[in-house]
Amino acid sequence: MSSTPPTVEASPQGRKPVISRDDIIAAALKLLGPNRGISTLSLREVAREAGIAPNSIYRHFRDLDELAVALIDLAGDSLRQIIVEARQRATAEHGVVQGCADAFMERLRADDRLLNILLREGKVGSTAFKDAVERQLNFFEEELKLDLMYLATVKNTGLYDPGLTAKAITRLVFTMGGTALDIPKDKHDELSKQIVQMVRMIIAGTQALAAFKTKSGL
Amino acid sequence: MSSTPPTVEASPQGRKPVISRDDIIAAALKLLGPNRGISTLSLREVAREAGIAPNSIYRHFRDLDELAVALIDLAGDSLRQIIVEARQRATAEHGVVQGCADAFMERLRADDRLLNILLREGKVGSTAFKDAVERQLNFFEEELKLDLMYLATVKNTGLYDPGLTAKAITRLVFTMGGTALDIPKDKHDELSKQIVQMVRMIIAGTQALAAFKTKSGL
DNA sequence: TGTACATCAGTGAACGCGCGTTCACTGATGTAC
DNA sequence: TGTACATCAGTGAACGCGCGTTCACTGATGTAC
Repeated sequence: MSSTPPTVEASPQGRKPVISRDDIIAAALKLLGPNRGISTLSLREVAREAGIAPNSIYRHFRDLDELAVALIDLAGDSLRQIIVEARQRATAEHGVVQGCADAFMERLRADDRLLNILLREGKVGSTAFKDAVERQLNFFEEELKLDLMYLATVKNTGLYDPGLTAKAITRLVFTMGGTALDIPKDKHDELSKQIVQMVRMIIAGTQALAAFKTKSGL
Repeated sequence: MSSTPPTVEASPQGRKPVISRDDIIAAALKLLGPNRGISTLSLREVAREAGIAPNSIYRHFRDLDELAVALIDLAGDSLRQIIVEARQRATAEHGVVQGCADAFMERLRADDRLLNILLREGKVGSTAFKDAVERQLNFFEEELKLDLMYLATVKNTGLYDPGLTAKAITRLVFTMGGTALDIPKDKHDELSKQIVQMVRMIIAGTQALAAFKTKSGL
């Protein structure tokens, strides 16, 4: 899961590496963009970008699939960072909703290549890629669900189906965030506001449905 | 926009075509699947599937991009069909929500290759592809918005932001529907129920927010 | 310290492959008379 | 009806290209003594 490569080995004999695993990953990241997914990368292209001979990549990765896994893991780390940031912001005056959306948009700006990987490979990658992305999203949903439940307890509001609510928010934010990669940056603020409103709708809806369920249940 | 090819020309002189434009499109569709996007299709591969020589494709399409556009247009037609079906179902006892979700899932089952194109190319295609998909989705959202507004008038419930509500529903249903392509069919029913619940949340939320706005506005 | 040696990161050349595209062609069809 | 001709869908061969992968290699480094 972690992106830390096993660079330090038992007996580092032989020639010293002039290029590291991370250098190759960085080169691959530079090539990715809104219109390029992992599967469009060629070994020779990555090598060219990294400034090494094509077959030198084999010294660091068994094949391009292994490089892809490393990229997805890295993207997963970036995604996890969002919820950490969101929590830190939520302690301030803004609610968790605003905090989460802000954290997401900021990550998107800073780490766009990494989130782009998740957005893209979640829909079009190999089955293995999709599964990896799905796992990262499920992790995120679980965290968000706990936060939502905590919030509902504190504010004494109902929560219709915490898991489903978390899933709806995650998927919607993720999808809408994906469109941010394709629009000019000066429209990001507007998009951000839209996302916040959408999440508010879902929260208000889950509370309304919970209240309705309680009422009819009694 | 239409997928009808100009097969009937002014003076159809010369040898009769043994293969049609639609045959080639059908061959391309056969090659697409959950793990294959339009951009992964090769001209030779499509030709092989269609049973013709590679360069024969040039008789029907300027290049593969033109074939891709035809595929996307076809997918757009399929998407539009959803809202038509949803409306027909909505007149019966089920609400428009259930109707829309049902129509979507049914389309997904019947036309999975076509919806797959929209789901995939919306995220990973060229800018032109993404724009084409975005246009289809916007069209869908506009229709849904009108339906929502009509519904709100009839039931005399509020509607916080019809456009945004329609967008949230569309994007969420679309994204969740996309995951259906990757899971076994016996789980489709469960997914369908989840989607319906999510949409209900959004609707309940938009009504709750509208009520709140009215109250605080007075 | 010096020397012989093992390790191994990176290299350059070569391979076979599928690709998009081109070219001149073939031969079935419709038209003109 | 018959014949000569124009049209043009589909073809087979060939091209140059970038690809992944292999191979034997080079030479810098660390280790053993």
